[in-house]
Amino acid sequence: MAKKQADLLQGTLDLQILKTLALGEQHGWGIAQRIQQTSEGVLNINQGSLYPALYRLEEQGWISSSWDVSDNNRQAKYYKLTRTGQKQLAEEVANWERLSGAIELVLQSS
Amino acid sequence: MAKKQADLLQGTLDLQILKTLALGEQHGWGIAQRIQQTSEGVLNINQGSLYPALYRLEEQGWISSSWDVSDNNRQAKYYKLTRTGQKQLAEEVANWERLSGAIELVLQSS
DNA sequence: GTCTCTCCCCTAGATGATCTAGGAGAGAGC
DNA sequence: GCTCTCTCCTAGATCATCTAGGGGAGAGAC
Repeated sequence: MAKKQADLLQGTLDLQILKTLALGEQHGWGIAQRIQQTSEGVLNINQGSLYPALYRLEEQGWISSSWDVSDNNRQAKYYKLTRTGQKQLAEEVANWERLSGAIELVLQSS
Repeated sequence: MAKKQADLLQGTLDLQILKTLALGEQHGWGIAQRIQQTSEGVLNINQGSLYPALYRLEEQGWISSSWDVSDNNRQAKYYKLTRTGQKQLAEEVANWERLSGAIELVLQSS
């Protein structure tokens, strides 16, 4: 059985979402699209992962939501980063750098 | 509740173990020590994660084991990378580079 | 005016790696 | 004999993610 994407990088979804929202308000569908684009198609977010994650992040107070109308004239739930969310993002970015750096060290060891 | 290390990089443990064994035979305890050293103390492997992982990797045929005596004169189960394990390692390294690169793209987007 | 397509939301249940929180044997040094 | 460190191991819980759905509502085609 081939590994799934998230089996390898489980735990980075929150980071991706927070970062994406730092660029501006988005609705769930839009977040997934934007991540896919900026990652050049490598990161494909499953809706079954996305919505629970959004819920979780809102619960934590890192993002907040409001209903509005999308560019395509449809009802959409727009999320944006809160103050706390910005701090959280900074923390998660730092953590990512620390850990991915550590993995690189291991991979380069000989 | 602060995030645990592996919550952020779940799925990289196999990679770390395979890479470590690519440098030479090691027993479980030694693998954990070596990873901690090469990662400059950042990566601390929990024994409750390590042994299940070793079992899993052996099941897959990526590593093989044999009992021997350690430097400290104790019985220890030495693991080494198999042929298939080397291929798997190459694959996981490539995958890691692909995904961590994608995350970087997302983090650098604006 | 109805069909289909795309946009957009959501959920229940299963999966599976990892963590918690232990237990245990056996050299070595005192 | 006591304690320390080395070394192995496991059962059960946790929790993010995946699978595999469901549904409503514009918009364009015919």
